Amino acid sequence: MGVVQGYDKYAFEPFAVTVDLAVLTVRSGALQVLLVERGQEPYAGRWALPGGFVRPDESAEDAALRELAEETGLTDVSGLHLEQLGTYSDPGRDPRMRVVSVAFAALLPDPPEPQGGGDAAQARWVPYDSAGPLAFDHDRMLADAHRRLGAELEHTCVAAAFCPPEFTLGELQQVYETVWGTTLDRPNFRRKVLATPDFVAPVPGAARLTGGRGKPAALYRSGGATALHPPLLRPATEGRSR
Amino acid sequence: MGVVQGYDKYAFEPFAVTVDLAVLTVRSGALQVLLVERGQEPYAGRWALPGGFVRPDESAEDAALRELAEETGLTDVSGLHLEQLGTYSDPGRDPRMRVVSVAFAALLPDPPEPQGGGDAAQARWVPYDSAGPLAFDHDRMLADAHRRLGAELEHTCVAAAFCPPEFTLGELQQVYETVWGTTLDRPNFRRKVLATPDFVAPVPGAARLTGGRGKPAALYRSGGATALHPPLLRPATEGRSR
DNA sequence: TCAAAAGTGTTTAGAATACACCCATGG
DNA sequence: CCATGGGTGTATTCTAAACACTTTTGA
Repeated sequence: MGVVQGYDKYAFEPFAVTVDLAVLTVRSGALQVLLVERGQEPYAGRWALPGGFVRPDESAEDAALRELAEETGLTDVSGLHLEQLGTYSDPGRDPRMRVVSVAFAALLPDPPEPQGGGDAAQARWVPYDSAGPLAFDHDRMLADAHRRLGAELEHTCVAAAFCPPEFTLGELQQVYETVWGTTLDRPNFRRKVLATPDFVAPVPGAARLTGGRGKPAALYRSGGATALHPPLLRPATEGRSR
Repeated sequence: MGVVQGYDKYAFEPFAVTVDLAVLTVRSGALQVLLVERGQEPYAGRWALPGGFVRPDESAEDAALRELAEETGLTDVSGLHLEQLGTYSDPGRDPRMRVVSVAFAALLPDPPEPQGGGDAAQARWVPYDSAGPLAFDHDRMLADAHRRLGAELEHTCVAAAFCPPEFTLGELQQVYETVWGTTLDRPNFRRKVLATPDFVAPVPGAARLTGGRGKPAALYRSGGATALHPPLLRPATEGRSR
């Protein structure tokens, strides 16, 4: 109910509330995650997701944006995709006290090199597959972020949030292939994307060479659509029903 | 990062952490939600989602299950679908102090009449459309629960969680129609459900009259599948891309 | 015998798939 | 002129949608 009996703020065992961010990007064809190395106990020297305390005057979303700016130097939030993943609240998840953490997933198009600041010894982009084991329950958070992201690619247009402002359809396709770990048929992918209104919008006349070789590819911008209907389903695998 | 500088638990402005539950059910063809009437200020006399404090030794999920049992008398959790919706953390969402609330969506198949207990003046099932305006930011939570639920029906098998242990395909279809606010073609719905492995399992020989009239319908149980692949998409409406 | 609800069949349109093929560019 | 990546066309297969029809029950 959100009811506090009485008004004594200190009547209860205090909870600390933090945010943790699974900041993901696609670089050189690989899914990468932003990690920081912890400088203090517990888990000193272990890698962890960036994050920090929610301040008394800000929401969890505000705190996540602030921490993101602090840890990555990213202050230009245009085109950034930030999304609440879930809240992790196991009583024993921090050995010192009761810490409830709101996890966020963030997607960056063209990430800056991070500088380790604050209580982090260093910060680095790490390939998703070689990340971990991480401090606290951050392995679970990261896995949840990946699973959620993969599902969202199917029925939203977030993939464009992984791409620079102007991108080729090949780059967009690589996002799908990287996150899903599959390959897609290029002609069909192309048709599907172009047939979805406002998924992408062509940049007239513009073209760019991608691999140094080959025909220059037309450039597109994000078209503003968020929903992808009908969805773009990943190829069925054994683990799923049907 | 989840790092506490030092170990003074009282060094920070304390946060209270609560859970709130959007408990939904389908009764007599209408989507209903469990509400409680608040007995105290603020919002005394207003309706709100049930919920309460997370205790020091339990996770938010544990707290949600406990509150659900306390408010509805539901202790048999078999077949219950409980799912974290998100965390609501606006600094001003509770006028007295900083309260961060983890919202859950819960689905009940055949709900008992609730008894108002604890600090609630009374508890009642209320049709979804006539719920609100609610206390705090509970209108938003409820709307988010509805939206999330509608989306989940498309690619999961949660609809069975709305139905009693043995149900007819007509009842299952009514869940979809009620939550989506649409009508579906019965033959096509039937084919789709039966073609999905382990969505439902027939109860051999059993049948039941539904509307007092008509041919008795065969009974099914939930088949254990969680994913629905390919999805069962709701009819496209104007508001969506494509 | 009629209304109501379950269940079956069939036709058609659309979407996804799997290819084969052509185009432009750098080496 | 070949390798590389972009872009187009098309036949096939699968799915979804629409709707006519039969079956079984209570009144």
